[in-house]
Amino acid sequence: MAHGDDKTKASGENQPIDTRSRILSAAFRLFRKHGYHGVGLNDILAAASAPKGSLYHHFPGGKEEIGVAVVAEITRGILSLFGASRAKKTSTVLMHVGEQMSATIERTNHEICTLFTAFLAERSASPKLGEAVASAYAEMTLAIEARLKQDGFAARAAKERAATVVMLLEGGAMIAQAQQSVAPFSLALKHAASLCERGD
Amino acid sequence: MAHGDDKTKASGENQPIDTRSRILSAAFRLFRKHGYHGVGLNDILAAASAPKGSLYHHFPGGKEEIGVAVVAEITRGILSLFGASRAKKTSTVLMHVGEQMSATIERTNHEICTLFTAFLAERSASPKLGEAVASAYAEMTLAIEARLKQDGFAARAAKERAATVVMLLEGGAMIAQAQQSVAPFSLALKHAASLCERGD
DNA sequence: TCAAGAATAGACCGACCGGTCTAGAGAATG
DNA sequence: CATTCTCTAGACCGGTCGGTCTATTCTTGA
Repeated sequence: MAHGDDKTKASGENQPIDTRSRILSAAFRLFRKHGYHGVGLNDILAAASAPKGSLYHHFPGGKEEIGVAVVAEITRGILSLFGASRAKKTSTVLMHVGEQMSATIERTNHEICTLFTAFLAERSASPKLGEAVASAYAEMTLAIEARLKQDGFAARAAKERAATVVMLLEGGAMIAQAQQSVAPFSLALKHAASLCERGD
Repeated sequence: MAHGDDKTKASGENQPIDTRSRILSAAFRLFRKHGYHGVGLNDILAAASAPKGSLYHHFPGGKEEIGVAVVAEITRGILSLFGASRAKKTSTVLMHVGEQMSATIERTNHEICTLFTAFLAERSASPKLGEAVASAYAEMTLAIEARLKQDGFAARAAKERAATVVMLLEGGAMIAQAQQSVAPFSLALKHAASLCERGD
């Protein structure tokens, strides 16, 4: 800790991205595609063009810590989408978030939402991972719930509808991946958005 | 093929279950809990009290064939639930199916629906598994869709609602597993059942 | 009783797993 | 320049993976 904590990006922050970030985004891509156990550290390292030493330097907790970090980053991204544009109606924001997800689904050849669910399966072997996913779901639900209350929904209705929306999105992404088509996700999204309208 | 095909259960079909069945149900339990990669052949073998030779005798295709067989069996079970009692309304049958699933979710300490989704993640490495899950979803959706049409829904509405129901159930089971509670699944089930009522 | 196939049994294999460890390159401090 | 610390680099490890292979036992029909 000789120098400050803005460190690493000291000399040139344009192209040669931080090794840590490279590892993280490589892990994200691979986990999304093959699940947790389906990806080896060597796969991540190869994709990130980094040696094993760097990995354990940046993530002393190893694979598990990488997984948790990936979940945290995804969650942060989604929450920021929901946090922005407070003025608009929730259903509008939801459609916007959904379109982003749809685009990702198509761009990644319908391989996207295995990540959370795959991590959930690790809960018994690696509690931290499972809990990271569980709290990610919880945070997202709470964010939607808060918006719905703000839109005028009663407390109970807001809670239930928020939960249903998350389930629909999750289930929709799953079926979309199975059918190799965004259509199911779009359907789920439409239904979810209508749930966020007053008077159903 | 010297003797007929009812074979194996020849001498006593009460307690000492067929080795193949033992392997299958052990695999089911373990896959459900730990996902596909999370379970080793040795785990399955130990749980089934069977040697490796038996496994490759009954499942020459190895782990992948076991996975496909498990998916097929689950699908068969669910479809038979939907097939039975054609007289009743779809929403009634759905509630019944859902209650069975709820019971399983509670009995297994909220570890149930990772199976399909975990297998889906194997699609790139093992297409057969992914396709088995994909067609399982498709079959279930078709079964519900057929019932809804029979209940008087228009073709398009039946198709969309059936798809939404499957998504809700899948998403609900996922969140239930994450929150370690059946409540989310029950909520999804309620919502799904109401989707199967005429006039929403 | 005996031959033949089904089924069981488990030693064994190379590949790969996640993780550890030592060594060196590079930048910042005195 | 020497020191110190961050970060990179990759050889290496024991363990486990899915899968193969060679017996041996059980069952069955002639």
